[in-house]
Amino acid sequence: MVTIRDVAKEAGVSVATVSRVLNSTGYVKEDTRVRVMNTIQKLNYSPNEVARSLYTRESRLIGLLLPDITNPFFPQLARGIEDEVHSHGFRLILGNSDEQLEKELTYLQTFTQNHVVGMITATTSLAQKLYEGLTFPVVFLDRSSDQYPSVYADGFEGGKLAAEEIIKRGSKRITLIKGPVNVKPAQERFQGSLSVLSQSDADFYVLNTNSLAFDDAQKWAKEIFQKYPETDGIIASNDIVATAVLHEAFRLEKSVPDDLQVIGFDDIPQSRFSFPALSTIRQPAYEMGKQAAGLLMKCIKKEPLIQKQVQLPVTFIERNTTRKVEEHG
Amino acid sequence: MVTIRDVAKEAGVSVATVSRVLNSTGYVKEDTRVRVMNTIQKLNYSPNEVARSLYTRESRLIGLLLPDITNPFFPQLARGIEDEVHSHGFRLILGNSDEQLEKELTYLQTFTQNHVVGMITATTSLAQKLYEGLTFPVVFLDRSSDQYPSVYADGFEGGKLAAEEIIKRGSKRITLIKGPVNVKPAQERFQGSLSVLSQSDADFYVLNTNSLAFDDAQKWAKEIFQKYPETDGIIASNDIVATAVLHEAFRLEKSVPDDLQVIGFDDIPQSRFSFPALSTIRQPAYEMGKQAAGLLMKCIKKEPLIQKQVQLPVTFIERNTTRKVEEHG
DNA sequence: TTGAAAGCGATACCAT
DNA sequence: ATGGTATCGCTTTCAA
Repeated sequence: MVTIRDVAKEAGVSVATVSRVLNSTGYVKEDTRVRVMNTIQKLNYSPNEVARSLYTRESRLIGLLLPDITNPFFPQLARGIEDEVHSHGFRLILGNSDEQLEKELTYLQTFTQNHVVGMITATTSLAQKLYEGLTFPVVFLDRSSDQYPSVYADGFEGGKLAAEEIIKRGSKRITLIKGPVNVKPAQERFQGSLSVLSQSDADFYVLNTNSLAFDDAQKWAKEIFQKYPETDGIIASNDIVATAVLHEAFRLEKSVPDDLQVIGFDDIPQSRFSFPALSTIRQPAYEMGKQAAGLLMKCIKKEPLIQKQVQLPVTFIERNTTRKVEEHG
Repeated sequence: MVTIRDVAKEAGVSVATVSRVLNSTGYVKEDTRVRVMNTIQKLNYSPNEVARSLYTRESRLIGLLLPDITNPFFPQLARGIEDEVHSHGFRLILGNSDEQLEKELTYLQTFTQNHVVGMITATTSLAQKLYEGLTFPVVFLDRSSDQYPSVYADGFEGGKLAAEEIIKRGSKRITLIKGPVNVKPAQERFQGSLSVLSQSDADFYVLNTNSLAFDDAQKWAKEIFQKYPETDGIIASNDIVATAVLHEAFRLEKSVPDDLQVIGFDDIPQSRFSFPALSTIRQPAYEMGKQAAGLLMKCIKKEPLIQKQVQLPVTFIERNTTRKVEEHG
């Protein structure tokens, strides 16, 4: 491995000088600068980040803590983050927490031990305290926080939107799937939908669930059509659940969207591939990731944050599980 | 930040002793060991990985280079890798290469500069040379290599399997989608299918394509049904392409699987959610990730590799885009 | 404008 | 069994 010493010797200068040209700090005469640059090239030298990090107490690494990269919502987030931080010269250490406190702790320690300059977490830790002792900035993603900078979509508004759209398109007997009580974004959507439904003249039925997994959702779906067979509109907790509902509807030979409308939440990539293509409330996942990374960049550079909380708008994505709205009544 | 010095002072020993108890090396009297452990607890000390890494020239980080985490095949791989390396105390630096040489280089440099102990790459770099100068072990994933340890699924066998199954289930006029020539796994599958088809009595038509993206695949699908409307079986390059084919088939009101059978490749998670649920050739992505990580662990620990090349079996996943096989002929 | 040298926080060798 | 100290490769005063 070629070190700064080798470069210094070869170029006939001191290591201090090489360091100066590397970091563009202090005074360096132009021709020595050029000479050093040339030997760097010649020796194919690239500075040892670890040594740098030891002295400066900062690496160029950023911690990213996700519940589970395998959940189709998160790769989008991760990619948005990566693109943003990469353009600033930072790299990611990735961890899956599975929403388990223990794993979360493991990664906080890893991040600290490796001198990360900051971290982004999309884990809905119950223990915000964990983050208090940290020596680097933290940005929360996909969840709000008063204390920390955070980026999240407007779940309440999204829930409202789903209810409004399904009503506008003619559903009269609506099923609202509540989603797990401990998943905050799901509850916000639920509350949003509920607020609209309760003020509408539609009948509605609330189904309490405790998971967002496909297999569980298939059971909920069966339950819905048994208990409330006349339902003509279902607002699902997310796109996975919505897809499960669609499957069951097909099995029962319900006609979607004519007899039954379905709206999901998230707009994960595969939702456009479902059949019929799923109408849903879109969270701009990639953009959320980018913005979170952007906030973190500002924290790291100690630039003032114009707003600590960034709430991104959700949008109704009209596909084929909802009917076309009737123009002119 | 509390350092090894603080612990040493507080415990009334030297840093050398603290280091010994940390690493369980050399002799330490039991009671001083206990005393040191206690002060470590008391001061909530955790060793600085960066300093450790500088001296030992090894971190506990592993580089993971993926084409694009946003592609639904890769999160599974990544998760398998993470689970395996995490259990050995290692963490991941994640990079997306987008199959671009420049980004790949960027990450190789990052990995080197950060003293990773090894890396896994699923990028189909044209330049194997890039990896020659590296000071740490490399494992190739989702691609084979003579030189380097590698883990991949048996693409040729998978291709054969797809063709055999679709023929066994009664397709007589088969369309084989070739997939991009520069994507090696896709070509292996293609060759596998081709070898079976060419020896069968089925008619077949080969469609040359240059992408695996959904939007492009929709165009190929249209083309297929125009050029070869009587086709009653389609072997797609992967599940995304298969899904696009399904969509087009629906649009044309073809009955799947009665009039048209479709087989995909990969078994990405959402394939069971398509309608009809997609029959496909499964690559065990999570397992591939785990095995690749396992190989890397062995390289790192300098254990001998029993086999450098691990080829994992593919399996036919029978869902609803293929007909049931007729028993007793 | 440049260089010498003191750290950064660990590990491990060599004494004792 | 324990301690002193050189060392890893870099950054940054302080002097010259």
